[in-house]
Amino acid sequence: MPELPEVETIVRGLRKKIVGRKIVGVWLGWPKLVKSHNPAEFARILKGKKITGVERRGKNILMDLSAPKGVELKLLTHQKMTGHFMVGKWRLAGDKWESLNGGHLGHKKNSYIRLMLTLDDGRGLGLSDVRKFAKIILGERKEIENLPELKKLGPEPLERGFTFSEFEKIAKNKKSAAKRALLDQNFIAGIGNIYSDEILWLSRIHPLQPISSLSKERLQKLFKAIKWVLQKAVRLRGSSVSDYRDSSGKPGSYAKTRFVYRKAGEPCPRCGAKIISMKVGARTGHFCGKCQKISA
DNA sequence: CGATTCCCCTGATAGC
DNA sequence: TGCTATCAGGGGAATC
Repeated sequence: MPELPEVETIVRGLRKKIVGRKIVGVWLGWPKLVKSHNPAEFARILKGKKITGVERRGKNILMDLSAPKGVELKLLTHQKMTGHFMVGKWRLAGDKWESLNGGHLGHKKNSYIRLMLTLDDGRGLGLSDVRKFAKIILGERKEIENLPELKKLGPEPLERGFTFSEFEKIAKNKKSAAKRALLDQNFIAGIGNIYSDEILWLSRIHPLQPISSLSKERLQKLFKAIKWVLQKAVRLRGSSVSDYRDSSGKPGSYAKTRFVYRKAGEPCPRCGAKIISMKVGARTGHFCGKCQKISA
């Protein structure tokens, strides 16, 4: 499940591999993936365009496209749960793409490639997505930048401009419980279920603790934990708890040293008490019942 | 306004 | 063995 660190890792990989490349072919195996155009239009527009940049905003990937005399376009991708881009050499075998360099998750054939953009260097940019939750929107630069899914996003937690005073301001006005707030993309962008559990454990905050009730001192701890956990995860190239892989097919290593995520029943790395799992809204949260207590 | 539920999907796993 | 039920989960929309 790509969150900020996984998306950042993919974006950095893509920047090296595909910026400057021209799209020469478009194969769309799951038409519903593209929300903005029908498959024929989508392919017609993309063909011949040059990829001039790749950026991340929250968990979204934005690719800049330009044609010799055309308007500048942007391609927005949200990978949701199981989506990830893979760059490599590919061969179409029937209706399945076969990787010619390494395969994917132990299989040579990747049955889950939903989109393949073939590039002018003979490689291909594939989007693999088991559960078909990913989405793509293509449009003019301004149009994409003004989409509510980007406009409404909260601050980028790893940016220098995201300071404690800004965090304090938004946290004081936030009514919801800590776990819910961290998962809210319009509160802070990029945090998902893995890192919200990890951040709360590190700052010793109970998932249901109302965030606005935290003292300045505890809010500072939380703020530091957000930066620390996300930075560490970016350094370790993300978490591969299930099927996340980077754009070269390599797993991330954060999961090996994680504290609590999906560790119900195991001892807390800090105090040894059993880690508990609990539903928080529609998500499963994991935390230590002993060192993450709700306070008044 | 916030909280909850449904929906989109498929693979893994548990239960029979 | 093989079937079915359940769950996982990002996030937007509809609903309470």
